[in-house]
Amino acid sequence: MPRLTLMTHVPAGQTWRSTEKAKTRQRYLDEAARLFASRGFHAVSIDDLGAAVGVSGPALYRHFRGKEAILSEILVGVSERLMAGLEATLAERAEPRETLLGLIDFHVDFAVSERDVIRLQDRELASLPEAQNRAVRTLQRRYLDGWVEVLRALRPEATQAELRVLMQGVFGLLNSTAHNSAVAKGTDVRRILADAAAAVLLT
Amino acid sequence: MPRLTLMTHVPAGQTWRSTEKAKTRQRYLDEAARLFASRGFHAVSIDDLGAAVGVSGPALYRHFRGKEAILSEILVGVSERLMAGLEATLAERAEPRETLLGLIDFHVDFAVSERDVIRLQDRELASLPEAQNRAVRTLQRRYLDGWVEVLRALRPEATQAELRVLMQGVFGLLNSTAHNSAVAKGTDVRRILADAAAAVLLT
DNA sequence: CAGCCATGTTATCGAGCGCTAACTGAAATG
DNA sequence: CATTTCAGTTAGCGCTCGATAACATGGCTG
Repeated sequence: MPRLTLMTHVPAGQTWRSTEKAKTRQRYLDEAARLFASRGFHAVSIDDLGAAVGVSGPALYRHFRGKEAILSEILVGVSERLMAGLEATLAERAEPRETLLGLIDFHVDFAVSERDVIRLQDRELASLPEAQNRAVRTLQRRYLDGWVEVLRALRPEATQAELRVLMQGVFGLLNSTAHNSAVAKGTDVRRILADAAAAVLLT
Repeated sequence: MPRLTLMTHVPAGQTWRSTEKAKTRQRYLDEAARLFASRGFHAVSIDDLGAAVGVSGPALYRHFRGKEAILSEILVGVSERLMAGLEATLAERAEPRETLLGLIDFHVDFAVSERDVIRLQDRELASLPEAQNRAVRTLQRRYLDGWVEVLRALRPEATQAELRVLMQGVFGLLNSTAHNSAVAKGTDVRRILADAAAAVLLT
């Protein structure tokens, strides 16, 4: 998209073209998440991606090493942001019950506001090559174990394996919003899911 | 696989070949569920399917109209079996709380013993053509609404939309077992998930 | 402002896919 | 026992895909 006027403000240290490129790159990531989530990774072609972004086909290779690299960046990105949320909540050093409520709020907010990437995280893991697959799984496991560690304080009698199964279940509950396509507006999905998760973990 | 001896007992009204064919067909369905669940529908070729069954490639077309027809049969099949379980439980005409506990037990048994097909049901829905996609979604919705109807008696103040969101969440919880790859043996996954679901629905 | 460089374009390649065609051999049939 | 049926085989067609090559054009740089 060529520039038509010279009125655009260019941030210090960055050229107009570099900011345009960054925008295009981000649009690739957003559109890819949307398309991958609705059709599946293998059912989306690079021509589809280009069309969604507004360029055509192979322009992708000016921004990513390949189609797989986009998926990889999406999945690693969401895992890292979840980890960041976990650590931010843990850093508040509240008591276990409060911490869990904080984690639930954070996760349900994330799941509701970014349904596509949440859905991709477990659905398209197998589409990644071995190396990045392991990286994502490691991050996911660290995230889960962070929750388990908090939960441990409330259920000292449960084994680590039992708590992991329970937490995996709670994630399934919280992430379920990624599956319901249309919900009658006015329905407070966040509250319903957060209350249900709290009922499982805090009773 | 040609017959080597004549000692095989052939059930009345069926030829030896027809029973062999039925067995092969079932192996296709089983192996396809396993492969589709682990790699994704589009990442499994008909040669892969043939190799898993013990025949090669295009032999598939002696049993199914195509690769898609296998996925379709799997997904419609699981939805119908879930519906059958729902109706069997409802037919006992117990009170709401008992009915819900029965539904939870049925569903968690199903999810634990048939992880692959459960996983496929929401992961590969988009891989079906429009017609069968609609058929599966309709069955899934009837299943969900069956639960909702029972739950309604216990929560008369909640709206239909709220109960649907809640139930979708509980299914996410119960189906989460399809995602944990390895669980320390001796861990009673069924009980953990069933208790958690009961905590959500019956408190 | 002249030369460079980056972000696009279109054309094309090689590989793998689902599926069909033509054929084979053993079971089923009467 | 002669004939038909049918679950399997291999060869190959047509198509789509991801990726690359060669080229175009307009912003960036000295």
